[in-house]
Amino acid sequence: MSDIPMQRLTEFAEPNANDLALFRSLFGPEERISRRRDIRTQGDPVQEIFLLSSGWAVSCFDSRGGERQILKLHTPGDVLGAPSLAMETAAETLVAMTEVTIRAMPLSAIGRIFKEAPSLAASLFISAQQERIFLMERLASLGRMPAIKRLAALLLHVHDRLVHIGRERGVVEWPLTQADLADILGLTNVHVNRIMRSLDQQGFIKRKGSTVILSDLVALRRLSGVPQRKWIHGPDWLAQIAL
Amino acid sequence: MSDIPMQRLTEFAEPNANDLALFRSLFGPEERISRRRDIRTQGDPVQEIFLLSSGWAVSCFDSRGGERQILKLHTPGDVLGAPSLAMETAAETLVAMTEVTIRAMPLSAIGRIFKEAPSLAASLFISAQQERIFLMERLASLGRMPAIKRLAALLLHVHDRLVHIGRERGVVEWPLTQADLADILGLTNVHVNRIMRSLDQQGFIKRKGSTVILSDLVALRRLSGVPQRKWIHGPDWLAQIAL
DNA sequence: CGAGTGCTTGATGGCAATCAAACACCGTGG
DNA sequence: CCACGGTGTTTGATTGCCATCAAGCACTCG
Repeated sequence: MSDIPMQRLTEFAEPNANDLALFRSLFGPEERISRRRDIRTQGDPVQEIFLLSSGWAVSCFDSRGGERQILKLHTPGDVLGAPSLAMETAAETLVAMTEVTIRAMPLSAIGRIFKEAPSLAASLFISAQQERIFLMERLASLGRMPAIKRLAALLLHVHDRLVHIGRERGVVEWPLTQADLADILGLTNVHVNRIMRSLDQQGFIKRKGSTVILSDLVALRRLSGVPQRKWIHGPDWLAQIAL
Repeated sequence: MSDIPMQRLTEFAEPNANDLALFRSLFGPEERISRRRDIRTQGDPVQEIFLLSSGWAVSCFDSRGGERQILKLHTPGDVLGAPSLAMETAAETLVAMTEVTIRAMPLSAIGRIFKEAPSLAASLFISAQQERIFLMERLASLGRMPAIKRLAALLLHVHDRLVHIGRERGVVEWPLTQADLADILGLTNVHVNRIMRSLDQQGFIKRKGSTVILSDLVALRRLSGVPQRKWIHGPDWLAQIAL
């Protein structure tokens, strides 16, 4: 049984040992789900949220036409399915983009956290606000940016999240197809291909098989137009809860 | 001193009298801010969140070029500025689009809510998840939808929120210019104009001065591609917190 | 009355979609 | 061993939605 990734929880504050132990105890056993399988489908009853232990997944809306609009790309350590806590049946479909392992946390556990571990609850709350900022960045990206900037912004976002969970800086092992990328960026696979080659030829990135090397992080960040953000850590109002 | 709008808080559960009283007591006095004025500017230190008592406002990112990408349109009862709780300095600029009245809640008050009123805290948490779904809807809209569907989806979203706070069904008093709308939809004012006239001519809406009448809500909703959502109210896991 | 703001309409151009087809890679099976 | 289908990448030709540029119109206000 592998460890439970806690980066999401420790990003904004250092939880005490009791809270950490409680949090760990609330997750179910590790489940393995294979590529392209739904973890949870839009319309399913909301009975739990998920922690992505390994692999990549996405959240998407299914439209009547059968197409899927990808809303968020999830990497290890992410919490999946939380937005649907506001609904009776799931608003989004969660799909494994690689083979993934997940752990489920039942709704009753969330209630316990708010009741028994207010500091933990506040961390989850802040994490939800951070997710809103990520969505806002994607929105600004899709709203006004040309394709090449959208791609740059997405590559950087994923890169930064992977660095945050301890992966090597400047290198991203990229398991998605160009068609997947297109769904995320609101483009076509054909155009993603052209843009990706363009980024490559201009020296922003290099590709070797499924590995993407971000050769010039500074230039790429300037191109993307997205600032590097400084998240809070241990703010007074959160520390005060524990007293 | 006018009343504090509580729709955001009572949408997902009925708070008890104590919690309600606590919540009310944590807001500062009513402040009036005139049209086109910043309520808080990107980069400002995050010292509070705001409750929009009356008027319309937006959240936006300022980009280096000086342009602003609008991320969220806020109507009375909305909480403003919460995403920046994850940051030391505000990620988004809050702008009054009409004359507005707001009340501020300091960060320390949020700490008190998590410590002393876990049910309230959970309601705020669910509200944040709901906001994520709203953002996801906008993202799906900008990603793949043609302009006319984007406009339909936005009109309906705002309409539904206004109905939720007790406004008349089918009629929206619309204080934004077409250029504002364009910023929200990721279009130009010119194109918004054409699309709006097209919606009018096709019988989806009628315009009288600054009033928009949604003459055929069903057809408009079908056009928009966005389902009407059923939000939770009083889920077990939330009720359990109060016990 | 002139300036400012917002709405409307027309002409032109560009970014990305669409359509179409090759090419590379890989596991399978004849 | 190579033929084969399946998946993913690459390239070219054409089309279309929406941006851009430009200008006229309506209304308000000092």
